[in-house]
Amino acid sequence: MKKPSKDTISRLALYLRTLQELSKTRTTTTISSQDLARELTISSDQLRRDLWYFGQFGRRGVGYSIDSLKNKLSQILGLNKSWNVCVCGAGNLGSALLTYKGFKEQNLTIVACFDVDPKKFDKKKGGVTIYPLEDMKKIVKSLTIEIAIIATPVNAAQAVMEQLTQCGIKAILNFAPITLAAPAAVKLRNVDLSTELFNLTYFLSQA
Amino acid sequence: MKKPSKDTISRLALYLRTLQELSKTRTTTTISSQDLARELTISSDQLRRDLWYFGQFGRRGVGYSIDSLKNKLSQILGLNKSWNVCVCGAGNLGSALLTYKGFKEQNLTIVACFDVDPKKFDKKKGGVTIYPLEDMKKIVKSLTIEIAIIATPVNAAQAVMEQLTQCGIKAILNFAPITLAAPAAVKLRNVDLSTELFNLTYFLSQA
DNA sequence: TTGTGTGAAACTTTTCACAGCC
DNA sequence: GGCTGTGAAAAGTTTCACACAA
Repeated sequence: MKKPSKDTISRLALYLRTLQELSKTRTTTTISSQDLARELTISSDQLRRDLWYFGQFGRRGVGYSIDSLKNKLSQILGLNKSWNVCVCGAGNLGSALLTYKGFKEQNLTIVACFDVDPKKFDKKKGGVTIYPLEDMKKIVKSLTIEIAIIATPVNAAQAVMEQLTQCGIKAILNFAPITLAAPAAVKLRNVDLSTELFNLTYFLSQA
Repeated sequence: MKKPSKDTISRLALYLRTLQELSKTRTTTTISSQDLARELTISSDQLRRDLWYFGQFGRRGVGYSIDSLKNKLSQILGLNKSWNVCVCGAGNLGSALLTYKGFKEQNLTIVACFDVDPKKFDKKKGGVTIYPLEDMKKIVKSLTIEIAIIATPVNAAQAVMEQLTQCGIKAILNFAPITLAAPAAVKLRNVDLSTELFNLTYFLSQA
């Protein structure tokens, strides 16, 4: 069996989100690949191919059971267990993440925030305590944190990333607009707001 | 000549960001595709191929002039002119975006914010005035806004998107975790924080 | 008849490899 | 010798199309 691409995994996450949304309003308990794909403006072929990497979840002539597909996708994405997340950087973006709804219902819980500013220590934002960076190792261990979000200024990001990996963190979501050098064993994903906007300015100047 | 993929455009944005960073510290005025690619942990082949779609910018045996490549990339991405951006939704995420540094130096300026909450009207955040949604058409026209960011709750996002397109907005960056239905002439990009994290939980459960 | 699962074809993107200029 | 620009090969992804199960 071949292994799925990064894009396939991103789409699985979208399928799950859409199913969760649909199951609130839908009366039927099943859905066809075509109906689900239409919600996402992709082809039903692609949806079926994405699922194909992981097994057979539907019934010919019928479609997919919404509940069972939701469960299966959750399991594939590792969401059948809960994950503790920390945020590094309690600035505007970091603070917004601390109060962001919609993580918790996905089995993702932000349990700690780290910052360098002593004025913020032991304060809470969105119910999450802000700790000094020095306490990272201790807190990561005691709260069993496995995922980190970097929301620091650019100049601090690389050092924070190294500190995180020394604490044994294997998965990092980076919002700082800089290319970080991470060990191969660490999964690093980047979200760069300027870069996202550049795709739009490119499009606008073409048209 | 063939046309570049979406991924190529995203990488061009990264090349530009990296060159801007490098030009602060570098003493040489030129850089080879290999040196620049190493910064981004991609292959030099890919970098050269990405540029190939747009012309010939380097000199054999020498490399690329950092300044001239920066200029050329800016031009390709449409950043040789400045763009006015609005943010819809003055919640935590929206507010963080209003104060986000690093747009301005890229010729992107957030010039307005829209919200439904009358308590916020006419207040300023990060130097940006918050207007009622009803004033969108007027403000978009008078401030010549061409790009919008949606940072509203899920249930408001589709309506706001429609209002934006009615105002003539052709490029939208959406942070609400929902698949929006946009007219074909509108370029819509999505940033979904949960989905980004799901890629990480998938990776962690594989390992 | 409906709609999945999946080989095979078509298309896209990346990598290879090298001619040609500095 | 160093490094770009670019055809051609390789690898990867999407779409087609249809056998087969409900």
